[in-house]
Amino acid sequence: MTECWELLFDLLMAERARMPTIAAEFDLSPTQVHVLRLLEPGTTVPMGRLACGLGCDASNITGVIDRLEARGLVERRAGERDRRVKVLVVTARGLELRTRLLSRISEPPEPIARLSPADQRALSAILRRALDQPSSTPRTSRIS
Amino acid sequence: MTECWELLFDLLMAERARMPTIAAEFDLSPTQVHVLRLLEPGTTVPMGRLACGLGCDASNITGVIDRLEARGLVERRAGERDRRVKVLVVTARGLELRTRLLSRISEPPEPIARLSPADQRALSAILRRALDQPSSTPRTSRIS
DNA sequence: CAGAAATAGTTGATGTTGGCAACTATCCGC
DNA sequence: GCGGATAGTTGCCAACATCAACTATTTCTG
Repeated sequence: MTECWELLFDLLMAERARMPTIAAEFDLSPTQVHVLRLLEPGTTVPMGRLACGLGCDASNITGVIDRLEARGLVERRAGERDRRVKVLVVTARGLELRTRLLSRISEPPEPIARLSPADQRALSAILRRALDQPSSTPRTSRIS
Repeated sequence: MTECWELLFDLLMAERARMPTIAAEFDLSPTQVHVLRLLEPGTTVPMGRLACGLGCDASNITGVIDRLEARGLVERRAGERDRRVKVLVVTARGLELRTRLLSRISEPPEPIARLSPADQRALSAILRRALDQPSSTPRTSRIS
């Protein structure tokens, strides 16, 4: 039964343009949005973990953070225990933007918003079951 | 009730690395995969419609198609009614690859595959309701 | 019908992201 | 301490993304 995945995939593709659009509203790239999303306030994230979370090579992160840092949204700090690592924290400005960003992202797109309340509840319940269970193979990252 | 969209978004993000990985298996870029997916066999698609489907500027398509054509997966033909447009068709080679590609893509990822058959059925039903209804605002594209 | 306006696709410039290999600085185990 | 692993950076190059300008064609309008 691959049907439900195919439907999900269709939904995904139909909403594919959403992220770049939202990112552009905040003058960010999609990758930068993803980074900000992963940088939960009050926590510090080493760059390597970010690379895992984004599923891309560590060398890309450097440039992405460079640009975010240049805009004063993020800060690099030396790791305490290990001076090789550099941990990231959101600045006050970054946090403010992040908050607006996340609230914008969480607006459900039309196909979902249109569902009946009952369907929405059922969908939430199913997705929670899909996501909550620990994976058998350790996932690429478990942020935070 | 934005919760179910947030869950869906989490699932989406968790599977974000899937497409680039699959694309790489076929020596394609994610964008090229998307293009091949939109080129249903037996139909011809003008390049402009592809730009809509990908949600990007028309000028990008030129290069993407250039590379696909160079590999003999796709062919440009002059439009019949309007000689400005160039329509695309998959070649025999492209069709063969497309078939393998789509079957690979349709393998459900772990979180979905793990759902109980009942949940899968319920999910399919809900998603069908979400997708089937015609949109109130004309969508960016209506492929085919 | 002729000329203006619109449209499809391409090209060129520029910036961001993607991977890979090489490099530096630091840590860990023996 | 010395050798091997590890975190991040840098350089190189390919792919995509946008935008503006250009060509060829169509379509609208006077």
